[in-house]
Amino acid sequence: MVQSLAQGRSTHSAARAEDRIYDAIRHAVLAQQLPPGSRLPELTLSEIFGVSRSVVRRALVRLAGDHIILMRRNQIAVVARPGPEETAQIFEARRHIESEVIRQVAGHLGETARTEIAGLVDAEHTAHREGAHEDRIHLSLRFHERLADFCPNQVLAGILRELILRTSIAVALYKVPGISACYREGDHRGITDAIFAGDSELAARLAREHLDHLEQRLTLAERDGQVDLASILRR
Amino acid sequence: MVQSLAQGRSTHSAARAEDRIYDAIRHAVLAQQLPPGSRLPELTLSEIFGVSRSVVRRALVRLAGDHIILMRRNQIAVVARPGPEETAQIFEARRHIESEVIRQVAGHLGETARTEIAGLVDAEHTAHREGAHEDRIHLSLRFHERLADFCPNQVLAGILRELILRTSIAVALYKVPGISACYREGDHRGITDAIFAGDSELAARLAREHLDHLEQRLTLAERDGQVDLASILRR
DNA sequence: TAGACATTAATTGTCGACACAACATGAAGG
DNA sequence: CCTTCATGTTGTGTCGACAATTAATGTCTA
Repeated sequence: MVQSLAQGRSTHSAARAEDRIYDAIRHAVLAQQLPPGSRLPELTLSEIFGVSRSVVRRALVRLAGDHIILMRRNQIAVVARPGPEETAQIFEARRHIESEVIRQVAGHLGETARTEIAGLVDAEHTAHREGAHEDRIHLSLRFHERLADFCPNQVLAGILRELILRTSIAVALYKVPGISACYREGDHRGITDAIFAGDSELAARLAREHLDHLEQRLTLAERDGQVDLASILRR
Repeated sequence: MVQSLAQGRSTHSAARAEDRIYDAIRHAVLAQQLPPGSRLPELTLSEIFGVSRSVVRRALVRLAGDHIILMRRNQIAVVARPGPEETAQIFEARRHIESEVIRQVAGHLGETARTEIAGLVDAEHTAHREGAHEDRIHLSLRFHERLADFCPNQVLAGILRELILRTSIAVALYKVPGISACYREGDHRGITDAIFAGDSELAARLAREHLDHLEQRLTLAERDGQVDLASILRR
């Protein structure tokens, strides 16, 4: 409930520098622009964002706490690379928590919320038909995150947000190169309909199956890539 | 402060300094020695542990990520003080996750694990009968944490560990002053028996009721206390 | 006495410097 | 050709210093 990140206007905007770094990396990972294993040197980041390493470090420590990056002693931080077993556990945990979140959302949804969710689903569908792969992924993530926002239990919602991120990392790692293999047309629509109809059990079950399907579409082939940090994180 | 002659500290012993601080505060919060609202000034901590503020800061950022402490801009970090609503959400989340963890544990428990768990339950029972309140709390927490350790899904277990901590903070805040009001004699034993018998559904249900009972024993009276950091954290 | 206000102390925010460890490179030897 | 070792480079670990901000203190007035 107390989700407000309301930051006062204090020190110029340096107050937000840490959050800028945190959000930029988070966003880049979500958008699958920073593949698992990507290196994140403190000095490079401090130059990109124009602050000292102290600020970068703080953002990195937070990201490490979220299991988004891995910080090992005396080594460069890297984007997390969950193994097959951990990936399975992440999916299972997300199924268990998201189904409950959706069960709770099924009741508490106002009119404005409904139209927003329905709009997201429509937009995603359109993006898919037009082949806008990037947009579709973004809208899909937005769909799940907004549902979390509307959950009355924001503690559960916070846990779900973290798991959505970790799931994204796993998908980025193990998805088949083919573009939108991990998308099933009516899933989000079906979940939404069940939520609107107030059928919480059906909605929860559909969410479970939705995630099941996504997990089954993954393969376990490994691969890594190098990226240009500045071009991705700069904005 | 007078410890400044420690020139010969090698880097890898200092490496654990951060973990020492993190664990010490974590432990002190769990043991309810650091009441919610306690202030944690960086300089004070750095003097207590004989390191610079950089190391302290890192530990504090991690703790803030775990929702154990609250760090607001330009203000002293304080131990979290969840309000009534957040407390209810924490309990609900924990019920939902711990029941699943216990459901999973019910199958995968080797002989050594069983004896250890049973030993913990017995020791807790003894501590209760002898009025060793501190020991009982410690053993009770140990019981829940060890169950998490034995869960095959360690992602879920990690989430549960965080919720156990947050629950402890809430209990420290809202428990009635009377000593062991939040203890029901046979609860842990019953859960253990169900787990050993392989009855995962029963075990999960008992865990839920166990937490329900604990939550209902809380009152919402507010209070705060000042403590001497050095005497608690020093070891 | 109670409240408003100016002043002082305490605390966090940020930075740059230096020491140490890990990594990359290349030479020497088998 | 491959392995091994020395060496330089890169990057992190920690610290202390200074600036900016908040909290605390004391003073004055009604």
